[in-house]
Amino acid sequence: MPYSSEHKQKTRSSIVESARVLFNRHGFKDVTIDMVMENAGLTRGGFYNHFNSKEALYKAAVSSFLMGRGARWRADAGIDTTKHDQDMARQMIQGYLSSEHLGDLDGQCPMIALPSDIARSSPDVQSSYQELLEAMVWLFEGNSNGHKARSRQEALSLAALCVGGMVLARTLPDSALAEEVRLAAHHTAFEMTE
Amino acid sequence: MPYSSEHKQKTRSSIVESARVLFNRHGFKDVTIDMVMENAGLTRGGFYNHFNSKEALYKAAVSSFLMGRGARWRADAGIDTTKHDQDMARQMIQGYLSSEHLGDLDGQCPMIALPSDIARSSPDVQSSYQELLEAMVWLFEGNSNGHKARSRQEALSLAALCVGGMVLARTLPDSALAEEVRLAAHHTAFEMTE
DNA sequence: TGTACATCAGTGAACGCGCGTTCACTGATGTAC
DNA sequence: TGTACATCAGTGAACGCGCGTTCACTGATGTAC
Repeated sequence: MPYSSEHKQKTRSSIVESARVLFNRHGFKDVTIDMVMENAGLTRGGFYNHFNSKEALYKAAVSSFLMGRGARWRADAGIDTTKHDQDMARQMIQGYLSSEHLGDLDGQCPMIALPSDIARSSPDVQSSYQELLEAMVWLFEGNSNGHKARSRQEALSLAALCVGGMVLARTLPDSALAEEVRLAAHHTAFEMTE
Repeated sequence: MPYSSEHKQKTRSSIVESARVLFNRHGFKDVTIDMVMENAGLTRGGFYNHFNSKEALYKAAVSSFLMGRGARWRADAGIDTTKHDQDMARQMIQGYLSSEHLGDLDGQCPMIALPSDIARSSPDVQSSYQELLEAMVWLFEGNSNGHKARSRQEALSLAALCVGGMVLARTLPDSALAEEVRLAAHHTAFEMTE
Protein backbone atom coordinates (compact mmCIF):
# COMPACT_ATOMS: atom_id res chain seq x y z
CA MET A 1 0.00 0.00 0.00
CA PRO A 2 1.27 3.44 -0.97
CA TYR A 3 2.13 6.08 1.61
CA SER A 4 3.50 4.87 4.91
CA SER A 5 0.92 3.62 7.32
CA GLU A 6 1.45 6.59 9.60
CA HIS A 7 1.16 9.17 6.86
CA LYS A 8 -2.62 9.42 6.98
CA GLN A 9 -2.62 9.51 10.76
CA LYS A 10 -0.21 12.42 10.74
CA THR A 11 -2.23 14.36 8.22
CA ARG A 12 -5.36 13.73 10.22
CA SER A 13 -3.65 14.96 13.37
CA SER A 14 -2.50 18.13 11.68
CA ILE A 15 -6.06 18.81 10.52
CA VAL A 16 -7.36 18.29 14.05
CA GLU A 17 -4.67 20.53 15.51
CA SER A 18 -5.37 23.22 12.94
CA ALA A 19 -9.08 22.97 13.74
CA ARG A 20 -8.56 23.03 17.48
CA VAL A 21 -6.74 26.35 17.30
CA LEU A 22 -9.23 27.94 14.91
CA PHE A 23 -12.30 26.74 16.82
CA ASN A 24 -10.78 27.97 20.06
CA ARG A 25 -10.34 31.39 18.55
CA HIS A 26 -13.50 31.80 16.51
CA GLY A 27 -16.01 29.18 17.62
CA PHE A 28 -17.64 26.52 15.49
CA LYS A 29 -19.71 28.44 12.97
CA ASP A 30 -17.14 31.05 12.02
CA VAL A 31 -14.52 28.51 11.02
CA THR A 32 -14.79 27.07 7.49
CA ILE A 33 -13.38 23.81 6.18
CA ASP A 34 -11.27 25.90 3.83
CA MET A 35 -9.70 27.75 6.74
CA VAL A 36 -8.93 24.53 8.58
CA MET A 37 -7.38 22.83 5.57
CA GLU A 38 -5.40 25.85 4.46
CA ASN A 39 -4.13 26.33 8.01
CA ALA A 40 -2.99 22.70 7.90
CA GLY A 41 -1.25 23.24 4.56
CA LEU A 42 -3.80 21.23 2.57
CA THR A 43 -6.70 21.92 0.23
CA ARG A 44 -10.44 21.72 0.60
CA GLY A 45 -11.21 18.44 -1.12
CA GLY A 46 -8.98 16.20 0.93
CA PHE A 47 -10.93 16.88 4.07
CA TYR A 48 -13.48 14.17 3.41
CA ASN A 49 -10.78 11.52 3.25
CA HIS A 50 -10.47 12.05 7.01
CA PHE A 51 -13.85 13.13 8.33
CA ASN A 52 -17.45 12.57 7.39
CA SER A 53 -18.55 16.09 8.19
CA LYS A 54 -17.59 19.37 9.77
CA GLU A 55 -19.48 18.26 12.87
CA ALA A 56 -17.25 15.19 13.15
CA LEU A 57 -14.19 17.41 12.97
CA TYR A 58 -15.59 19.56 15.74
CA LYS A 59 -16.05 16.57 17.97
CA ALA A 60 -12.54 15.33 17.24
CA ALA A 61 -10.94 18.71 17.84
CA VAL A 62 -12.75 19.58 21.04
CA SER A 63 -12.62 16.17 22.63
CA SER A 64 -8.95 15.67 21.74
CA PHE A 65 -8.13 18.88 23.51
CA LEU A 66 -10.41 18.32 26.46
CA MET A 67 -9.31 14.73 26.95
CA GLY A 68 -5.65 15.56 26.52
CA ARG A 69 -5.72 18.24 29.13
CA GLY A 70 -8.02 16.24 31.38
CA ALA A 71 -5.64 13.31 31.26
CA ARG A 72 -2.74 15.55 32.17
CA TRP A 73 -4.61 17.00 35.13
CA ARG A 74 -5.63 13.58 36.30
CA ALA A 75 -2.04 12.44 35.99
CA ASP A 76 -0.90 15.47 37.99
CA ALA A 77 -3.45 14.76 40.69
CA GLY A 78 -2.35 11.15 40.94
CA ILE A 79 1.38 11.77 41.01
CA ASP A 80 3.09 10.03 43.88
CA THR A 81 5.15 12.90 45.07
CA THR A 82 6.53 14.57 48.13
CA LYS A 83 4.50 17.66 47.30
CA HIS A 84 1.53 18.40 49.44
CA ASP A 85 -1.92 18.31 47.88
CA GLN A 86 -2.15 21.97 48.57
CA ASP A 87 0.72 22.58 46.18
CA MET A 88 -0.98 20.68 43.35
CA ALA A 89 -4.13 22.73 43.72
CA ARG A 90 -2.18 25.95 43.94
CA GLN A 91 -0.14 25.13 40.90
CA MET A 92 -3.35 24.57 38.98
CA ILE A 93 -4.82 27.85 40.15
CA GLN A 94 -1.57 29.65 39.42
CA GLY A 95 -1.54 28.41 35.85
CA TYR A 96 -5.23 28.60 35.12
CA LEU A 97 -5.74 32.11 36.41
CA SER A 98 -2.45 33.41 35.02
CA SER A 99 -2.23 36.33 32.62
CA GLU A 100 -0.44 34.03 30.19
CA HIS A 101 -3.48 31.78 30.06
CA LEU A 102 -5.74 34.80 29.62
CA GLY A 103 -3.70 35.96 26.66
CA ASP A 104 -3.33 32.56 25.03
CA LEU A 105 -6.16 32.64 22.50
CA ASP A 106 -4.92 29.53 20.70
CA GLY A 107 -4.05 27.34 23.65
CA GLN A 108 -6.53 28.41 26.27
CA CYS A 109 -8.76 25.91 28.00
CA PRO A 110 -11.92 25.25 25.95
CA MET A 111 -14.01 25.59 29.11
CA ILE A 112 -13.14 29.28 28.75
CA ALA A 113 -13.05 29.62 24.98
CA LEU A 114 -16.16 27.67 24.07
CA PRO A 115 -18.65 27.49 26.93
CA SER A 116 -21.75 28.49 25.00
CA ASP A 117 -20.76 26.59 21.86
CA ILE A 118 -20.37 23.42 23.86
CA ALA A 119 -23.58 24.00 25.79
CA ARG A 120 -25.39 23.87 22.42
CA SER A 121 -23.35 20.99 21.12
CA SER A 122 -23.93 17.25 20.97
CA PRO A 123 -23.90 15.01 24.06
CA ASP A 124 -20.53 13.45 23.36
CA VAL A 125 -18.83 16.81 23.07
CA GLN A 126 -20.48 17.74 26.34
CA SER A 127 -19.28 14.52 27.92
CA SER A 128 -15.70 15.47 27.14
CA TYR A 129 -16.35 18.80 28.75
CA GLN A 130 -17.65 17.05 31.82
CA GLU A 131 -14.62 14.78 32.02
CA LEU A 132 -12.36 17.80 31.92
CA LEU A 133 -14.24 19.42 34.76
CA GLU A 134 -14.12 16.21 36.75
CA ALA A 135 -10.36 16.02 36.30
CA MET A 136 -10.02 19.55 37.57
CA VAL A 137 -12.24 18.88 40.56
CA TRP A 138 -10.39 15.64 41.26
CA LEU A 139 -7.17 17.60 41.39
CA PHE A 140 -8.66 20.23 43.68
CA GLU A 141 -10.03 17.59 46.00
CA GLY A 142 -6.46 16.33 46.36
CA ASN A 143 -7.19 12.70 45.75
CA SER A 144 -3.58 11.51 45.80
CA ASN A 145 -2.65 8.92 48.41
CA GLY A 146 -6.24 7.82 48.77
CA HIS A 147 -7.44 10.54 51.10
CA LYS A 148 -9.18 13.77 50.31
CA ALA A 149 -7.58 17.03 51.32
CA ARG A 150 -10.53 19.23 50.55
CA SER A 151 -14.30 18.98 50.57
CA ARG A 152 -16.15 18.42 47.34
CA GLN A 153 -18.06 21.65 47.78
CA GLU A 154 -14.82 23.57 48.02
CA ALA A 155 -13.35 21.80 45.01
CA LEU A 156 -16.39 22.45 42.85
CA SER A 157 -16.47 26.08 43.91
CA LEU A 158 -12.80 26.50 43.12
CA ALA A 159 -13.49 25.17 39.63
CA ALA A 160 -16.41 27.58 39.23
CA LEU A 161 -14.24 30.44 40.42
CA CYS A 162 -11.42 29.59 38.01
CA VAL A 163 -13.65 29.16 35.00
CA GLY A 164 -15.92 32.07 35.90
CA GLY A 165 -13.03 34.44 36.50
CA MET A 166 -11.49 33.62 33.16
CA VAL A 167 -14.76 33.70 31.22
CA LEU A 168 -15.52 37.15 32.60
CA ALA A 169 -12.01 38.44 32.06
CA ARG A 170 -11.96 37.17 28.48
CA THR A 171 -15.17 38.98 27.58
CA LEU A 172 -14.53 42.38 29.14
CA PRO A 173 -13.41 45.01 26.63
CA ASP A 174 -11.69 47.04 29.35
CA SER A 175 -8.48 45.13 29.91
CA ALA A 176 -7.76 46.83 33.23
CA LEU A 177 -11.04 45.54 34.62
CA ALA A 178 -10.38 42.14 33.07
CA GLU A 179 -7.06 41.98 34.86
CA GLU A 180 -8.73 43.05 38.10
CA VAL A 181 -11.26 40.22 37.84
CA ARG A 182 -8.55 37.68 37.08
CA LEU A 183 -6.46 38.80 40.05
CA ALA A 184 -9.41 38.91 42.42
CA ALA A 185 -10.35 35.34 41.49
CA HIS A 186 -6.73 34.32 41.85
CA HIS A 187 -6.38 35.79 45.33
CA THR A 188 -9.68 34.40 46.54
CA ALA A 189 -8.86 30.95 45.19
CA PHE A 190 -5.54 31.08 47.01
CA GLU A 191 -7.27 32.10 50.22
CA MET A 192 -9.61 29.14 49.84
CA THR A 193 -6.67 26.75 49.64
CA GLU A 194 -4.89 28.07 52.71
CA MET B 1 -49.13 59.99 8.88
CA PRO B 2 -50.64 56.49 8.83
CA TYR B 3 -50.27 54.07 11.72
CA SER B 4 -50.12 55.53 15.19
CA SER B 5 -46.77 56.95 16.14
CA GLU B 6 -46.20 54.16 18.64
CA HIS B 7 -47.09 51.37 16.26
CA LYS B 8 -43.64 51.06 14.75
CA GLN B 9 -42.00 51.24 18.15
CA LYS B 10 -44.14 48.39 19.40
CA THR B 11 -43.37 46.22 16.40
CA ARG B 12 -39.70 46.94 16.80
CA SER B 13 -39.85 45.97 20.45
CA SER B 14 -41.59 42.71 19.68
CA ILE B 15 -38.87 41.88 17.14
CA VAL B 16 -36.17 42.64 19.69
CA GLU B 17 -37.93 40.57 22.35
CA SER B 18 -38.35 37.68 19.94
CA ALA B 19 -34.68 37.90 19.02
CA ARG B 20 -33.52 38.14 22.61
CA VAL B 21 -35.17 34.85 23.48
CA LEU B 22 -33.95 33.05 20.38
CA PHE B 23 -30.38 34.33 20.66
CA ASN B 24 -30.31 33.36 24.32
CA ARG B 25 -31.31 29.85 23.42
CA HIS B 26 -29.34 29.24 20.25
CA GLY B 27 -26.64 31.88 19.97
CA PHE B 28 -26.16 34.35 17.14
CA LYS B 29 -25.34 32.21 14.14
CA ASP B 30 -28.03 29.58 14.60
CA VAL B 31 -30.87 32.08 14.62
CA THR B 32 -32.18 33.25 11.24
CA ILE B 33 -34.07 36.43 10.44
CA ASP B 34 -36.97 34.21 9.40
CA MET B 35 -37.08 32.60 12.84
CA VAL B 36 -37.02 35.96 14.58
CA MET B 37 -39.76 37.46 12.42
CA GLU B 38 -41.99 34.41 12.52
CA ASN B 39 -41.57 34.22 16.29
CA ALA B 40 -42.70 37.85 16.41
CA GLY B 41 -45.71 37.11 14.20
CA LEU B 42 -44.31 38.90 11.17
CA THR B 43 -42.70 38.01 7.85
CA ARG B 44 -39.18 38.15 6.54
CA GLY B 45 -39.28 41.26 4.41
CA GLY B 46 -40.43 43.70 7.05
CA PHE B 47 -37.31 43.23 9.08
CA TYR B 48 -35.33 45.84 7.18
CA ASN B 49 -37.88 48.52 8.01
CA HIS B 50 -36.52 48.28 11.55
CA PHE B 51 -32.89 47.23 11.36
CA ASN B 52 -30.07 47.64 8.89
CA SER B 53 -28.67 44.17 9.40
CA LYS B 54 -28.79 41.04 11.50
CA GLU B 55 -25.78 42.35 13.36
CA ALA B 56 -27.71 45.49 14.35
CA LEU B 57 -30.51 43.30 15.70
CA TYR B 58 -28.01 41.34 17.74
CA LYS B 59 -26.67 44.51 19.30
CA ALA B 60 -30.16 45.74 20.07
CA ALA B 61 -31.30 42.44 21.58
CA VAL B 62 -28.26 41.77 23.73
CA SER B 63 -27.74 45.29 24.95
CA SER B 64 -31.42 45.80 25.70
CA PHE B 65 -31.36 42.74 27.89
CA LEU B 66 -28.04 43.47 29.52
CA MET B 67 -28.87 47.10 30.17
CA GLY B 68 -32.34 46.29 31.44
CA ARG B 69 -31.09 43.82 33.94
CA GLY B 70 -28.08 45.94 34.81
CA ALA B 71 -30.33 48.91 35.53
CA ARG B 72 -32.51 46.79 37.77
CA TRP B 73 -29.52 45.54 39.72
CA ARG B 74 -28.14 49.02 40.09
CA ALA B 75 -31.52 50.19 41.29
CA ASP B 76 -31.64 47.34 43.79
CA ALA B 77 -28.19 48.20 45.06
CA GLY B 78 -29.14 51.84 45.51
CA ILE B 79 -32.45 51.26 47.22
CA ASP B 80 -32.80 53.24 50.42
CA THR B 81 -34.09 50.47 52.58
CA THR B 82 -33.97 49.06 56.04
CA LYS B 83 -32.46 45.88 54.67
CA HIS B 84 -28.81 45.27 55.33
CA ASP B 85 -26.37 45.19 52.44
CA GLN B 86 -25.80 41.57 53.23
CA ASP B 87 -29.41 40.85 52.36
CA MET B 88 -29.14 42.51 48.96
CA ALA B 89 -26.12 40.42 48.08
CA ARG B 90 -27.73 37.26 49.36
CA GLN B 91 -30.89 37.91 47.45
CA MET B 92 -28.85 38.28 44.29
CA ILE B 93 -26.95 35.06 44.95
CA GLN B 94 -30.17 33.27 45.82
CA GLY B 95 -31.77 34.24 42.55
CA TYR B 96 -28.75 33.94 40.30
CA LEU B 97 -27.68 30.53 41.50
CA SER B 98 -31.23 29.19 41.77
CA SER B 99 -32.41 26.09 39.93
CA GLU B 100 -35.12 28.25 38.34
CA HIS B 101 -32.48 30.42 36.74
CA LEU B 102 -30.58 27.35 35.60
CA GLY B 103 -33.69 26.01 33.90
CA ASP B 104 -34.78 29.28 32.36
CA LEU B 105 -33.34 28.99 28.87
CA ASP B 106 -35.27 31.97 27.57
CA GLY B 107 -34.83 34.38 30.42
CA GLN B 108 -31.42 33.47 31.77
CA CYS B 109 -28.70 36.05 32.17
CA PRO B 110 -26.76 36.50 28.91
CA MET B 111 -23.51 36.35 30.86
CA ILE B 112 -24.39 32.66 31.19
CA ALA B 113 -26.10 32.05 27.88
CA LEU B 114 -23.73 33.88 25.55
CA PRO B 115 -20.25 34.25 27.04
CA SER B 116 -18.27 33.04 24.03
CA ASP B 117 -20.56 34.70 21.50
CA ILE B 118 -20.10 38.03 23.23
CA ALA B 119 -16.36 37.54 23.61
CA ARG B 120 -16.19 37.38 19.80
CA SER B 121 -18.65 40.20 19.31
CA SER B 122 -18.25 43.91 18.64
CA PRO B 123 -16.97 46.37 21.26
CA ASP B 124 -20.34 47.93 21.97
CA VAL B 125 -21.94 44.58 22.71
CA GLN B 126 -19.03 43.88 25.00
CA SER B 127 -19.47 47.23 26.69
CA SER B 128 -23.02 46.30 27.62
CA TYR B 129 -21.69 43.07 29.04
CA GLN B 130 -19.21 45.02 31.09
CA GLU B 131 -21.88 47.35 32.41
CA LEU B 132 -23.93 44.38 33.53
CA LEU B 133 -20.97 42.92 35.39
CA GLU B 134 -20.25 46.27 36.99
CA ALA B 135 -23.84 46.49 38.21
CA MET B 136 -23.54 43.05 39.74
CA VAL B 137 -20.25 43.92 41.43
CA TRP B 138 -21.66 47.22 42.62
CA LEU B 139 -24.48 45.33 44.27
CA PHE B 140 -22.10 42.85 45.88
CA GLU B 141 -19.92 45.64 47.18
CA GLY B 142 -22.98 46.97 48.95
CA ASN B 143 -22.68 50.54 47.82
CA SER B 144 -25.91 51.79 49.32
CA ASN B 145 -25.65 54.59 51.87
CA GLY B 146 -22.28 55.64 50.57
CA HIS B 147 -20.14 53.09 52.36
CA LYS B 148 -18.85 49.78 51.13
CA ALA B 149 -19.80 46.63 52.97
CA ARG B 150 -17.44 44.32 51.18
CA SER B 151 -14.03 44.51 49.52
CA ARG B 152 -13.79 44.81 45.78
CA GLN B 153 -11.82 41.57 45.58
CA GLU B 154 -14.61 39.73 47.35
CA ALA B 155 -17.28 41.30 45.18
CA LEU B 156 -15.46 40.45 41.94
CA SER B 157 -14.88 36.90 43.13
CA LEU B 158 -18.52 36.48 44.03
CA ALA B 159 -19.43 37.54 40.52
CA ALA B 160 -16.94 35.06 39.05
CA LEU B 161 -18.31 32.33 41.29
CA CYS B 162 -21.92 33.06 40.29
CA VAL B 163 -21.22 33.23 36.57
CA GLY B 164 -18.74 30.35 36.60
CA GLY B 165 -21.02 28.08 38.58
CA MET B 166 -23.89 28.68 36.19
CA VAL B 167 -21.78 28.40 33.04
CA LEU B 168 -20.45 25.05 34.19
CA ALA B 169 -23.82 23.77 35.33
CA ARG B 170 -25.45 24.79 32.06
CA THR B 171 -22.92 22.87 29.99
CA LEU B 172 -22.75 19.61 31.90
CA PRO B 173 -24.81 16.81 30.33
CA ASP B 174 -25.14 15.02 33.68
CA SER B 175 -27.83 17.00 35.43
CA ALA B 176 -26.98 15.57 38.85
CA LEU B 177 -23.45 16.92 38.58
CA ALA B 178 -24.79 20.20 37.21
CA GLU B 179 -27.00 20.55 40.25
CA GLU B 180 -24.07 19.70 42.52
CA VAL B 181 -21.96 22.45 40.97
CA ARG B 182 -24.77 24.96 41.28
CA LEU B 183 -25.35 24.11 44.94
CA ALA B 184 -21.65 24.13 45.79
CA ALA B 185 -21.27 27.59 44.28
CA HIS B 186 -24.39 28.71 46.10
CA HIS B 187 -23.16 27.49 49.49
CA THR B 188 -19.69 28.91 49.04
CA ALA B 189 -21.10 32.26 47.92
CA PHE B 190 -23.28 32.32 51.02
CA GLU B 191 -20.31 31.52 53.22
CA MET B 192 -18.42 34.39 51.65
CA THR B 193 -21.22 36.81 52.58
CA GLU B 194 -21.48 35.77 56.18
C1' DT C 1 -69.86 62.64 8.63
C1' DG C 2 -68.15 60.58 4.43
C1' DT C 3 -64.88 59.98 0.69
C1' DA C 4 -60.38 60.42 -1.83
C1' DC C 5 -55.75 60.43 -1.05
C1' DA C 6 -50.99 59.81 0.69
C1' DT C 7 -47.96 57.33 3.54
C1' DC C 8 -45.36 53.70 4.91
C1' DA C 9 -45.46 49.12 7.74
C1' DG C 10 -45.73 44.72 6.24
C1' DT C 11 -45.58 41.01 2.41
C1' DG C 12 -43.37 37.42 -0.11
C1' DA C 13 -40.87 36.38 -4.31
C1' DA C 14 -36.33 36.63 -5.95
C1' DC C 15 -31.30 37.35 -5.82
C1' DG C 16 -26.71 36.08 -4.88
C1' DC C 17 -23.02 34.83 -1.97
C1' DG C 18 -20.76 31.67 1.16
C1' DC C 19 -19.73 27.33 2.44
C1' DG C 20 -20.39 22.30 3.22
C1' DT C 21 -20.06 18.58 0.30
C1' DT C 22 -19.18 15.78 -4.01
C1' DC C 23 -16.55 14.06 -7.70
C1' DA C 24 -13.48 13.06 -11.52
C1' DC C 25 -8.67 13.55 -11.61
C1' DT C 26 -3.59 13.42 -10.57
C1' DG C 27 0.53 12.12 -8.88
C1' DA C 28 3.36 10.37 -4.95
C1' DT C 29 4.59 6.20 -2.88
C1' DG C 30 5.07 1.24 -1.87
C1' DT C 31 5.11 -3.51 -3.99
C1' DA C 32 5.94 -7.18 -7.48
C1' DC C 33 8.86 -9.14 -10.62
C1' DT D 1 18.77 -2.73 -9.04
C1' DG D 2 15.33 -1.05 -12.21
C1' DT D 3 10.73 -0.76 -14.18
C1' DA D 4 5.59 -1.35 -14.45
C1' DC D 5 1.77 -1.31 -11.79
C1' DA D 6 -1.82 -0.50 -8.18
C1' DT D 7 -3.41 2.25 -4.49
C1' DC D 8 -5.23 6.01 -2.41
C1' DA D 9 -4.02 10.81 -0.25
C1' DG D 10 -4.52 15.06 -2.07
C1' DT D 11 -6.41 18.47 -5.70
C1' DG D 12 -9.57 21.89 -7.29
C1' DA D 13 -13.67 22.64 -10.04
C1' DA D 14 -18.45 22.33 -9.52
C1' DC D 15 -22.91 21.70 -7.13
C1' DG D 16 -26.68 23.12 -4.37
C1' DC D 17 -28.74 24.64 -0.24
C1' DG D 18 -29.48 28.08 3.30
C1' DC D 19 -29.91 32.52 4.58
C1' DG D 20 -29.05 37.58 4.59
C1' DT D 21 -30.68 41.08 1.87
C1' DT D 22 -33.39 43.56 -1.84
C1' DC D 23 -37.40 45.05 -4.12
C1' DA D 24 -41.84 45.81 -6.32
C1' DC D 25 -46.19 45.42 -4.24
C1' DT D 26 -50.31 45.73 -1.10
C1' DG D 27 -53.29 47.27 2.09
C1' DA D 28 -54.15 49.38 6.71
C1' DT D 29 -54.42 53.70 8.75
C1' DG D 30 -54.44 58.74 9.48
C1' DT D 31 -55.40 63.32 7.21
C1' DA D 32 -57.67 66.77 4.11
C1' DC D 33 -61.67 68.58 2.38
